[in-house]
Amino acid sequence: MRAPYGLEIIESCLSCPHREDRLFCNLSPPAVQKLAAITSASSYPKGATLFVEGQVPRGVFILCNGRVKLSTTSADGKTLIVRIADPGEVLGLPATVTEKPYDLTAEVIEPTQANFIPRQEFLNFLREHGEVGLRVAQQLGETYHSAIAEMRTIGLSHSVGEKLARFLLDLSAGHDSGKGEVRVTLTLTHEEIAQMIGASRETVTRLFGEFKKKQLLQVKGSTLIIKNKAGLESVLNS
Amino acid sequence: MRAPYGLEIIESCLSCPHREDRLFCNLSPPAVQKLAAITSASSYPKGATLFVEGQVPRGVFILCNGRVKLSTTSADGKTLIVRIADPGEVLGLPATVTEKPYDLTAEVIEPTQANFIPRQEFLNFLREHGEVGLRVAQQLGETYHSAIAEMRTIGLSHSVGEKLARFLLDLSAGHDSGKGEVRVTLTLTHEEIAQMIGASRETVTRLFGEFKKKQLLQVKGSTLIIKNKAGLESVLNS
DNA sequence: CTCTGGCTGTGATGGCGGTCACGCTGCCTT
DNA sequence: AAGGCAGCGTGACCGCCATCACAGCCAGAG
Repeated sequence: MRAPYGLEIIESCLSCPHREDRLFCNLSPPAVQKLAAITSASSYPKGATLFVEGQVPRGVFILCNGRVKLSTTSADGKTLIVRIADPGEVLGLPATVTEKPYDLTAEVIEPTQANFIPRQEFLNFLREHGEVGLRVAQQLGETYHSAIAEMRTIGLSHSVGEKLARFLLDLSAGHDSGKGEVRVTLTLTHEEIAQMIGASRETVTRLFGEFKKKQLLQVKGSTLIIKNKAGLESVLNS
Repeated sequence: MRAPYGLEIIESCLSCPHREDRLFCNLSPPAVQKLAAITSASSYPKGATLFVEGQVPRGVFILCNGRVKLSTTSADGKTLIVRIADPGEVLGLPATVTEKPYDLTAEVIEPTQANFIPRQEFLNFLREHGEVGLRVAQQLGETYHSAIAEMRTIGLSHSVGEKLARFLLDLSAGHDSGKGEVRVTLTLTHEEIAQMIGASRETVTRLFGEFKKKQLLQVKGSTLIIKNKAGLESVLNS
């Protein structure tokens, strides 16, 4: 079976590569079965929105592959990107458990397959399977943690150069190959990066130029190569 | 019994005015009993710290009265206040459930009494009483929500005037008497307000002067009176 | 192929607000 | 009372960066 948008559909959660490390690992067999019964998979093209800020929560989405942009927009049209969600993450959890409107908008930026669980079914499942509550709480804790991290880069770094450097370093954390160079694929536009760090598009462009000139990094297509990590880090303490 | 710091100690959680509306309401009697067994109450003077950013989590604190400042500080000494916690709130929950270091520092700014539950006991309690998991998740959802709200004021409003206006309006939300005037007690210094909205102390002082001159608000001791709410709101769309 | 629209690069300009510097008040300590 | 200290008020300066404006560039659509 061919999936639309040129991606292979993951047929079952049992074969999902993220099954192990995420929300619903190590459940009892009956729980898994119940979960499967209330879960439905769908594919979304680039540009699709899973949910919109202010909507009454319909349920949670579990990302199987692809990437999703989570943002909030002010009355006058300015947008702040809170984070980019990677495969394995659960979206819409805070709104669903509190039964208050989504506080972010989720837009697909890379073709995505996601499992959806409707709100009421999800909450019932939680009530019936107390063991899962703690896992959900942990997931929420992680999400909160990343929100705080984002606040730090936006609120504490004063120069935009600092924010950008911090953003790039955060991005590369984990992908660290150990050697001097770090390679990351960066599918965001300058505009989107600007919206993540609270700056203007032009300033981001200029700073990229500056960093390239200083031999701190290099860009090849959608691949970002950090050539001098220490140098980037020194931008933080200016 | 007289409490230190001139406050009456609340003797039991059963008589706590926040018992109804918070984390552990409507538990089964045995659960309440178990909970009481692992909870210990203490009093803290102004300036005390409940926990510090980066520490291994010791457990959760449930605020009975008083107020606590939650902040994060960067390497170069800049401080960002994430929020001020009011009575009834639970502190240290994200760190405790994820078993990762506290990502904020909690400092008492008004003499406080709080109940403490050690991490391991708390987690065991959660495992034994599945019903509570959902409540914890909801609490975390709320906390996340307020973090997002804070990010909005810091990241989306461009002028500092806008941020301050938004901060004051958020502060007064709920305390709205319905009539033209809104009264709030504001125990924060200009410095602290600056740290909440990501601005400098001097700018906050100047803006307060400006707002007073425009008859938008008035300050009497630690009481803030918003005289023209609509006027303040119009600052948001400049 | 051409055209359109999104993305990137770059210059010029101007203002917001951070920083430094200092004086003032009121409160707590000695 | 005298001193010290934390918080507030205010002036001067000037650098960063948002904004506007426009010019190449590339990809995808027709």
